[in-house]
Amino acid sequence: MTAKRLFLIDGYSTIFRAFYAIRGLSTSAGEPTNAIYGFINILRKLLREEEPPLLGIALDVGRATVRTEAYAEYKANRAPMPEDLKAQMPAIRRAIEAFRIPILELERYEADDVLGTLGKKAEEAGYDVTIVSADKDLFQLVSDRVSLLHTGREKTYDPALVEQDFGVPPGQVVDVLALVGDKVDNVPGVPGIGAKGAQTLVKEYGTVEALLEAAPELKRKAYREGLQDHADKAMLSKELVTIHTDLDVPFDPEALKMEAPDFEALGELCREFEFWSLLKELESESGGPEIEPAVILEGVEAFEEAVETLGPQIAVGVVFRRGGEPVGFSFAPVGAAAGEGGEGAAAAGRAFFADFRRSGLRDAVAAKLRGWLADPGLELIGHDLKEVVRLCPHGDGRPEVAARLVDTMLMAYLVHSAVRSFGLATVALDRLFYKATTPADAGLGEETAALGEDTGLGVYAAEQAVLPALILEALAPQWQETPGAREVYEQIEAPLMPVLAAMEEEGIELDTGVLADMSRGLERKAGELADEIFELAGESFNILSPQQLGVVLFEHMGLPAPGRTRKTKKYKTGADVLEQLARQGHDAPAKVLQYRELTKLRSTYVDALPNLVAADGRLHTRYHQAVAATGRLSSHDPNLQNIPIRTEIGREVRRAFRARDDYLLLVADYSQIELRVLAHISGDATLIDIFQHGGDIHRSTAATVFDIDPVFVTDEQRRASKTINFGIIYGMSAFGLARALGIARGEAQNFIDAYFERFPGVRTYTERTLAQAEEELRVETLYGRVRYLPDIKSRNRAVRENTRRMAVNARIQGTAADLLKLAMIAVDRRLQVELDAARLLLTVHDELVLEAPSEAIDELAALVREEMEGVADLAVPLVVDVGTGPDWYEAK
DNA sequence: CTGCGATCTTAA
DNA sequence: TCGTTAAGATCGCAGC
Repeated sequence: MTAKRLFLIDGYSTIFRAFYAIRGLSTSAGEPTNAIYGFINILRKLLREEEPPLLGIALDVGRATVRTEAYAEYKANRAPMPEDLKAQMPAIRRAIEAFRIPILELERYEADDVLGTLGKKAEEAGYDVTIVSADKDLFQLVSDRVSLLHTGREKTYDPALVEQDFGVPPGQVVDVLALVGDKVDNVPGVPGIGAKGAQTLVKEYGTVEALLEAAPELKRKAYREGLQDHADKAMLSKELVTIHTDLDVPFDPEALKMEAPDFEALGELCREFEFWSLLKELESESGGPEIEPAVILEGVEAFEEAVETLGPQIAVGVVFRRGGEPVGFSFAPVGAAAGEGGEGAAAAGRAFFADFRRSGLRDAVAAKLRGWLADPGLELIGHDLKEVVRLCPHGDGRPEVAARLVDTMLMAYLVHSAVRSFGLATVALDRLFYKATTPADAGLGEETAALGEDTGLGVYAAEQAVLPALILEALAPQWQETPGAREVYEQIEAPLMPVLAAMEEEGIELDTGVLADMSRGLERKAGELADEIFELAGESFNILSPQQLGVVLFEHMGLPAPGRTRKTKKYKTGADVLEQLARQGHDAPAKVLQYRELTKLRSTYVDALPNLVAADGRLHTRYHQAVAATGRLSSHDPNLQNIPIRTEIGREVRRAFRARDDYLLLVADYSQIELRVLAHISGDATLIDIFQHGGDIHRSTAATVFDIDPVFVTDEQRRASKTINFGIIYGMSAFGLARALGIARGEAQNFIDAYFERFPGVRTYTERTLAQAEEELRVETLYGRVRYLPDIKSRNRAVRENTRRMAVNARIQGTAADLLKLAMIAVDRRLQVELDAARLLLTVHDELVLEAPSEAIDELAALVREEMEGVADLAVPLVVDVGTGPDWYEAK
């Protein structure tokens, strides 16, 4: 193997091969990806196995070439590129660019000519050339120093192998091709001469010219006459199939030097086209930025010295141990203060790590952070800054936040592409192609490694601060292009963050005694129910195992089985199924339902909640600001957004959520917020009118749809209207409505038709939303929050329909989420100024829970109502219901 | 023993 | 195929 090697890829031949070699690969949305995937794989294989020092890929520019100039019919009846392949071409070009392979093309010439010319020039310059193609026409280019790599056959052709496979040496390939012709390319050839004959003739006479001269003497009539009558065609054919090797294309080895691929762009492609396994492989190959381990600060003095080196931009991060307790704080200078920066880490300088296990550092960090947060001249850059804010003990009074908070987790969330989680490791991989240290490698696994133990903690700690700074840079272009996301960040998410931090810190009191009593009662009742169920079944089994339950109910007891589950074909035992059976008079399913309710209450709430009570006797749920696709918040550890309310027994759990002594809880919830948002966004005059007049919205809807006076609306009509009102928000179909109401499908359709006739604006809203989604592949809330919906055009109907429902719902649900978040910010602001004793505790999608000293509760009620109702000026009034009481049960 | 998908239930 | 958004418990299986 010589050092001077050049590889030239015949682009279209390789792409076609990839397209036909892999069939049926597509994204979940149904977009074909087989050629993209196959092509990338061929490139990767070539790069891996050959490690070409010089590489170029030749592509055709357009249809008009010197060959069409000479012969208009050339390639005239070649079938157009298959639609499925055509659709993949832009992505394939992107892949080539991502691999940083130079594209070689020249107007008026075909890729073959470019390959031929460069091959020849490189050969003359002393290079060994390998042409990568599956096209037999290129055999003519093979020489001592030019070989042809046939990717499909895994063969490299030298002159001897060409002669063996093609029948003639490379120098005579054009003559054979000229005689045979090519139907696909419309190369006429000589009628009467086929592949075998051409081979024999060329072997004997050498060239087409020599053969034409000798034609009159040929014995075989077909050959003789064919050649005599079609000499012109033979010559033209030879011209057409001869690859030009004398084009004005410079051979510039410098320009063809292979560089490392652009892993970021490749990763983007992999995510876009769902090549997850490829993404994983690339991830392990890509270098990514080098991050130096953090300087471990030995004590407060070192910490203070490190702080001195910082400028106005500081990257920050928290290191947690497995249980969720912070074990340290990382920070690094950013921008000018970072100096030249390390190699590959221009955005941030060397990081420092303050380990809280070293004396004094926990307090020193808290105090310093409090100062930083209050400094309007500072910019703090981090991933999930809420956790940084929470490092300041709120017991000493809430930290004032005047610094600019740049949270890359929220930013990534607001411009989110296909990824669905936004933790630091995921976003770093996604945006930087950096594989972050795992907590386990950092000694933060099951057991936290001892102080000073040699683990990956130094790098891990550095990552917490440095990665956000790098991510910020990587996000910048997309951030600039997404004004809606910027606006939502500035107006909603960033100001909300310290509010949420304070709510998490504050927590809510939990009366574990109430739950302990409940637990005993539930345990007794559940035990009784279990006995009754076993009695009915004539055997005992695990009632909570859907699998066992299915067998007992539908096999042993012979109840009618309504169907099997989708994935595993087990019996369905969901609540709807059991309810149906219970209605038919079966006792066992009814008891199973009760049993499930009681055990669910115990395991998820009554017994679980007390375990999560902190030392202060309160539950501190954590809010996640970057999870829900619509912009809602989510709550976990524990989730306080799904505390039971619908059944009386479940609702009792709420008695355990109590105000402090001498305080009262206040619950304020938006009435029908999503329908009001629908009224506003759709601008439907009738719906707006109903809300402006107040009263029972579902009754009014029914009165409108059935064209009767509200007092005559039956319960049945009201129920149907309520279902359709929510159905609209969730994008329900006639089928779904029919099932929900237990009516015929045609009847449901009539009902929907009547609804849309009375509320034409709602129909227009749906249509416009879908049109926008199809046009832009995204929808926006009233405040510019974006949800991307690339699957809206999926060829898979189920996927497409589901995405359409998401589109219709996301604007409404998302706008409602925006409104509540804005209201939280507004309420919080006023409380700090006017009612410092009151606290925001919980938020549940359309509801806020607060507490205040009993004597201030009326003032709080007025303040909260005012801020929530006045948060936006919509076409309909926003109405807030307020309740107060010593606990959540009483207040709601 | 741990991790993970499937199933089921809770809320708005 | 058929109604959105979440968190979390349990079962039961696969893999260590």
